[in-house]
Amino acid sequence: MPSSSADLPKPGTTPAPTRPALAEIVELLSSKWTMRIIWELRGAPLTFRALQQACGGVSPTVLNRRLKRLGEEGLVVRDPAGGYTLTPLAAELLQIYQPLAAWAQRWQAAKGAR
Amino acid sequence: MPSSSADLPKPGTTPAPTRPALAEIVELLSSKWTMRIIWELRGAPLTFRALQQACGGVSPTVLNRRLKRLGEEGLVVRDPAGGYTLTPLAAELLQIYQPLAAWAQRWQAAKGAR
DNA sequence: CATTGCCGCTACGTTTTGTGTAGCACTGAG
DNA sequence: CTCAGTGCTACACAAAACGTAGCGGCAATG
Repeated sequence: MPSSSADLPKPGTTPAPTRPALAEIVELLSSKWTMRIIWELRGAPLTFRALQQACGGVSPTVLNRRLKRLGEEGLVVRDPAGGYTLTPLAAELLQIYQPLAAWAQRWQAAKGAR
Repeated sequence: MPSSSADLPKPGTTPAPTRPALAEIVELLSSKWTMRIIWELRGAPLTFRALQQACGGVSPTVLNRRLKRLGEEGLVVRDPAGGYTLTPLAAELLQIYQPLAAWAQRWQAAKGAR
């Protein structure tokens, strides 16, 4: 038996404890550019404009909105030396995305095989 | 020394191999409701309407659009017994989100402590 | 055979979100 | 002073999502 979806919460009953936090982060990551911004800030702080370029010219309107939100959520802070940088918590989040990258490879391979 | 953001690709150089697949899945997951739909489909298939309700009354327009896309991407298929269900690949993706759920808890705790 | 009920959708007008370009106020260097 | 770089903000436009209404199909029921 394939062990997929084992010991995950039951679908019908929306299990209160783990959901709200997960729901909130999913909502946060579901707004455009959010994950990309975190991704581009890996390793070194970037200035507003540098970050904008790194994100392929995202509009400053949205960039600013995202940075505000990420700041409120404790994921991004102003760097003392100028620019923006990730908090340790955000860096952890980035680590989580490594398995996702591996999965993405398999996914793309599966797409090619269709 | 904190090991955050260790052995991740360098920021400036956008490392070609792993990026495109990751970029595509991030884009896919960055459209509203996508992850929620996958989440609600965990465990058991749901009908269009049931899924719509499970997602808190998302508009059928968007739901249909997402289901089409998820179908094309090989993550969701029609269930022989009616309704929609996840492919094994999508179930794996769901597994990846378990660390994310754990992270979300720590994140919320950190928010409370601010 | 008509009614009822559920199925997967589609149409359409409104609202929300993101885009793209321009430019402002501030600061430090020359 | 000028000049370049900083972090933004304004505004008009386009795209995406919302919410409600309802259509055609199909199976069970009276």
